Amino acid sequence: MAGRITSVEVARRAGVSRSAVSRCFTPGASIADDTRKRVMDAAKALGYRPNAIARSLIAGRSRMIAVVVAYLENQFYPDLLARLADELQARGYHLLLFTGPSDGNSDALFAQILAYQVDGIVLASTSLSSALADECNAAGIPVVLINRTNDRAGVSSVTADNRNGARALADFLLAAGHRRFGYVAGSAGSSTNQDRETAFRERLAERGVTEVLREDGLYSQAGAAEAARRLLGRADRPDAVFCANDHMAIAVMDTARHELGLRVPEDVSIVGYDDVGPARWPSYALTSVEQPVGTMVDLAVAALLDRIEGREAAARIARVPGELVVRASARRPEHGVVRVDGRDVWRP
Amino acid sequence: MAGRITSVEVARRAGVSRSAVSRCFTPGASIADDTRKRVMDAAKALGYRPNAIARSLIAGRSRMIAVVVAYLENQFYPDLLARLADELQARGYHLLLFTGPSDGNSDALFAQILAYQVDGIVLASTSLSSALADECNAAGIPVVLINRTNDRAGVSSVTADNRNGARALADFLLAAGHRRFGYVAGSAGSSTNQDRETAFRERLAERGVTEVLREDGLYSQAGAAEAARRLLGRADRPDAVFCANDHMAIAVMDTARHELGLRVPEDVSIVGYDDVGPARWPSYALTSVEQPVGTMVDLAVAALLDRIEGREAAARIARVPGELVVRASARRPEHGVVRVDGRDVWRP
DNA sequence: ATCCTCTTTGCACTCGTGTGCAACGCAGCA
DNA sequence: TGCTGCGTTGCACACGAGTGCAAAGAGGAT
Repeated sequence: MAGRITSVEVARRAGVSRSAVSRCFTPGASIADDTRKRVMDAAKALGYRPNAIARSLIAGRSRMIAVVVAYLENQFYPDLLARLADELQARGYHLLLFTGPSDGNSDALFAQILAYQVDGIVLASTSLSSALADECNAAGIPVVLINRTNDRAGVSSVTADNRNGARALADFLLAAGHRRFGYVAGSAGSSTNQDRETAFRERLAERGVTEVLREDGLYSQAGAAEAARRLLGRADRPDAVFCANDHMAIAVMDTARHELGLRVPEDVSIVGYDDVGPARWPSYALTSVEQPVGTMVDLAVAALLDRIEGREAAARIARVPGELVVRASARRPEHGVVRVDGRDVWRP
Repeated sequence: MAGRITSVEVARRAGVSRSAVSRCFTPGASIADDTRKRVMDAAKALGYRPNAIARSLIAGRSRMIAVVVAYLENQFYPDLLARLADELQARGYHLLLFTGPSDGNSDALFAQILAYQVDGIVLASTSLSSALADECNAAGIPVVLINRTNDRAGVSSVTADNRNGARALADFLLAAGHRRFGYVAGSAGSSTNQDRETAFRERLAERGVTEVLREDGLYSQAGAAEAARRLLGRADRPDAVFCANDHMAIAVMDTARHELGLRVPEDVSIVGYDDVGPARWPSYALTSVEQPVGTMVDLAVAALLDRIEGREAAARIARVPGELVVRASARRPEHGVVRVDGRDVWRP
């Protein structure tokens, strides 16, 4: 407000037409060097900035990407968000943030996203990923899911290689001599949770262990603490627990130690998934399969921008491998752990 | 793309003019009931959504708020961000996220923010808060700082009542019998850090303690761990350490316990500020002054929207009090701790 | 039946910028 | 000198919606 400067003022001051001003700010447009200089001088003197809103309107592209997240208390998501913002900013895009609706009403959210004419959408693990992804895809806006997949055609996704990660954890725990297993699950609808659980069970079954006790943690710490009480409070409690993510694993460890009086890993081994910051804190020293945030973001952004900018029309499904990082929250097998780049990792 | 539906199509299908369509989506506009119904039916049938970009252009207001954050690994900020997003969404605004530039170049950031014609700006603890705030304010865009203040006129801010919180911590530690104090500082330029440190020292001095050992933690966990090594490694180490925030306090606790072999709180009491999620985890049980995120966000949003929507032109400076929450990371005074709403708090 | 009032509607202009098209100027060449 | 061609420039239209103004219509009072 208060006298915004438009290209008209700049044009007048530089003694050229408004078109010339526009061309100065359009890469690749035809403009003489000295004209450009005159315009740029006038623009600087007046403090002119092209209006991105007007530009979006005419260009039909807003250079904004909608990002929908939930669970921001799980440190994996802030990390993801920070890298996403950096990466998009570096490529000249901007991040419109939406939080997953607590009221489960995706329609209002969808309407807002569409109204802003975003060029693409990143969905990071909200309970309504699938529905939203389908709607947006149907509306012709490129979508990429992070940390979720979706069977529908046309929707890109980037996840960790959850199946192989969970298999590695199974092997790791078996190698340490464990035989009684527990699993603390995330939300049942989450494909990531399903992949991790199924592969973990399958691998154990392949090696002769068919029973795995299961409790729901629902991706929350309160839920995980409850699960830990049920799982570890029983007489025939498991001696190894795989939690669907680190966020829950931390709550499970705290409950085991401070509430149930168990020693970790002497009484029970606990492993997680994600390798988030707190997993590295010495109080937890959580053994966990890393989910490489940087790589995942790079792939997601590439998949999205390749479609937006017309380089590739097809949806892309990426699965990113991660190391099993060995720390002190689980019994350590005698063989198979090697030191790489300052970390102990499982390489059987 | 692919045949976006505009108000023209809706108007044609409903057999009215484009103006009528516009008025249907403008609250308070004059429109007959049955016309509205015909238009709404047509809009629904075609899947029409008003284009927020075009609307912003003509209205001169984008209903977008730029939010600049850094330090997303400190859980306080994800919490803040989540509430901010919810609150803004609920009021019909949208959040354009920017991460503080690592290259210290605020000009590029400033240009991008201005280009998008945001209606307001929230600056949450970036190193360049002051410069950016002044520029935006000069450009006529309402600004509110969270967790920082700025002496300049015209800039609103919301902080905790850092001075009183720090004084309470001083009293609390003195009451527990401590006499040798250490302080792990945040970034020197941060007003929050200055307020906390100054008030802590002043209160101790009032009560006869003039020496406080000081180390820089720079708001990072690596920096705090280094500070802890220097501070607690010396022979005459302090027996009580106040860390400028919880994020650093956690690193200091871990370093003390797992690296230096100290017992907390028997050998050293550690207190922080913010009362973030991890402070409540039993492994830390950090005594800390809460920074009430919900209240702070509410005040910040109110201050911003009151200016944007013209209800109030003046900048507003808010200081929010918070409880000193007593847990197990610091020695507990014999008197003064009471139980309120399921928490132990310091009420001398 | 006439006049007045109030509601509803459409016309036309506006927001700030991108861009196709045609005109212009200048240089090079025959 | 006259023609061709290329690089520059301005005109005018477009993007999609909000809104003041005046005309049209409905309804009531006289």
